Amino acid sequence: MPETTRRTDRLPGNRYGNRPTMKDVAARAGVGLKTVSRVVNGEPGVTPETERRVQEAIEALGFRRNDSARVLRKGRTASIGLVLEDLADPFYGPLSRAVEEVARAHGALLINGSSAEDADREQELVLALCARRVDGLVVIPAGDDHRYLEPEVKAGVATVFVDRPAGHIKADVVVSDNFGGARDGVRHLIAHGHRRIGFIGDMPRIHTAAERLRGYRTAMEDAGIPVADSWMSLGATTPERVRRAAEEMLSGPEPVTAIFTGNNRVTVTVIRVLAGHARRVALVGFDDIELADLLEPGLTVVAQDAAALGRTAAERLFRQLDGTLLTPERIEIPTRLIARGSGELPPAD
Amino acid sequence: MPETTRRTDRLPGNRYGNRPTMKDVAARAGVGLKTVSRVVNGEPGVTPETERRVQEAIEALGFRRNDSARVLRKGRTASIGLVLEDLADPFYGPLSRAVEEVARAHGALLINGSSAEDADREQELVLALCARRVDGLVVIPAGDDHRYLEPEVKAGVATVFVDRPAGHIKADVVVSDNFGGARDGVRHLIAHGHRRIGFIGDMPRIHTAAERLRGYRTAMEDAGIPVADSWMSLGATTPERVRRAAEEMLSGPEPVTAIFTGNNRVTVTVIRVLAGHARRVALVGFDDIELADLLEPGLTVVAQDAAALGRTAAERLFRQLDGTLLTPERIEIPTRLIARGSGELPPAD
DNA sequence: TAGAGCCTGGACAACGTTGTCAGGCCGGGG
DNA sequence: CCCCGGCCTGACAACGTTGTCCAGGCTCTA
Repeated sequence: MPETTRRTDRLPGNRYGNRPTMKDVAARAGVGLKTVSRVVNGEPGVTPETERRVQEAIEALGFRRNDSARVLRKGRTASIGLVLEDLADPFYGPLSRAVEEVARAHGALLINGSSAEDADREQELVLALCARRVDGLVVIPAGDDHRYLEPEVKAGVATVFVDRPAGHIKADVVVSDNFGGARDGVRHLIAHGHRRIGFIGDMPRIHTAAERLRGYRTAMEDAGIPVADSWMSLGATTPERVRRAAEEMLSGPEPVTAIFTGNNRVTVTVIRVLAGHARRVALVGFDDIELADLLEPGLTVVAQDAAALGRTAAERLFRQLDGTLLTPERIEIPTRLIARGSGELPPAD
Repeated sequence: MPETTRRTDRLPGNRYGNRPTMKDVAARAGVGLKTVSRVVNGEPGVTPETERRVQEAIEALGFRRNDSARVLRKGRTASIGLVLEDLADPFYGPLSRAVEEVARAHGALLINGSSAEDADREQELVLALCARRVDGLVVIPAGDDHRYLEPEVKAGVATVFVDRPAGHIKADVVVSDNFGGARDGVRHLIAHGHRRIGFIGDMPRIHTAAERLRGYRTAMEDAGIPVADSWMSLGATTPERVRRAAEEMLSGPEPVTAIFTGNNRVTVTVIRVLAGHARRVALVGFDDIELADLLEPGLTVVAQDAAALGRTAAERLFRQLDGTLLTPERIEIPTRLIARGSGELPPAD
């Protein structure tokens, strides 16, 4: 039986297109299997002459080591998983990139998936990644119960949560200072003379949204300003609802003179509303936006450092893997107020 | 010897944290190994009662199938690789997301990496992905020679290039209609009365940049407008150089009355330059930008459909894997001119 | 009641790699 | 001349899973 048909007659077509293996290389080079392994992995103890023969065979056959098999043997995959909400969201781009850079520095690849803000899909993804035996996970939680991860963590999968805290599980968490950032943003408006300030944000069941709301309330309270219910809109998820909420708080008996927006999607919609509005209304938004400086007026924002979030999380993950790191911690990344004009407009009644 | 120490005394600490295997599950449930496999994979031929016992053992031990081993046995990894230039670039967000959605629909995971526009790094990444035995690759080329991929393609790795064509290799390519889009954009300016139109773009060795330049030249030629050398700036990679290029073509003896920008990074910089410029200059940019409609004037763009690029590429990839698709093809995704004001300004001398 | 056929379960090999270990060869020293 | 030590090399088992194949027990029918 000719060597080339060795495999095709056993299994149907599900092989890796009949790729050459170390065995094939060994046969061609006339050496033992282990010698090929040594050459491929740069291990010492191979004569230059032997090495040359092996290299030639590798070249000729187009051999490439099968890392699946390697992983099976060695126990480490040199890959980490990243589960986020939506790869297409501009906030997550720099974050992924930062995680990737750190992974690369540690010789690891990045596998990622979008949960689409759906808890079940998050779990499905995370477990699929665990089945691949990723060495670690960076998760931006969609759900609020992560007990399903317990066996994995116990089994040694390094885990770090980013952007939002995890639910019912002890693990590293890296978040922005949502509370402080929002408070500072609202204080900024108060400092510029505003008292009737509106807040439009996401559903409070999302941790970041709740924290930002708390920042708003605290700033108002500290300034001794009672907050009218009509000034707050929570759960503004669609542009349509944001638009309606903004228009409501801009009309009515006690119209707001300034608005604080809880995330960049909301901010964008509110900018559109204000663009078609006669009275000048001050605006500060959570999250920076590209071209914010080119708007008229420039958009004042509370900027998060997405790259720092990702970098910090990934670094902690690899420290867990090193064994350098033991006790789970909560790390807060500071935000930065960037004044560009829209937040410095005086109240216009 | 107690069962729990079974492995630790053999190998040092490089195991998967001593995870339970099917063998462990089988032992605990008092059944055979293959029976566990059957339950885990939902294969028929297991009594409900046996299945229950197995499920219980799985639950109790926190067992999770090791896909590395599975892959080794089955030959398909159910994962595809995506190599792009920079995850943080807003253009690639929707593209990745689209690829991911298609992968998900086919039950595959997405592994991705950024080449940082570096050919060596691209190759390194691609080969690492091949070593993991991804089923297929979606590559946004950084280099222009992809012969290194030949053994892989021959070995059955489905491959699709996106955004730019591949070099020296036969493979599917999905690109935007860069030529037509740029031509239409410049025609739009001509139609609004401009004759002295500048072009600022990337290095012509990048395929997309060259095509867009060709579109510009063709539109000008078709209109019978001779192009002055000082109207064209190629290789504008840094904001600083873009700024200088723009300022040069706006001053001088024959200043341009309109500018066509070759990509979104250039566009953004030019907007900044024009914002500080007295004379009103028309502008059309290649690539859409978030909030483009909120600028004053609104930014007219030639928009690419990044999601369509990604989706189309991924779909072809899976058709390759199905065996439905055989001959490599070049697919062009149309662009769309979106007029928002900046491109409709009349020439102001 | 015996035989045929079906259903369930398990033993075993194989996937491609790496760690362990032992054997062969060579040169130098006793 | 023999023995020892060091250096290369290769045989073999193991990683955890799945496909193949066979055995045993059951039911159903003649």
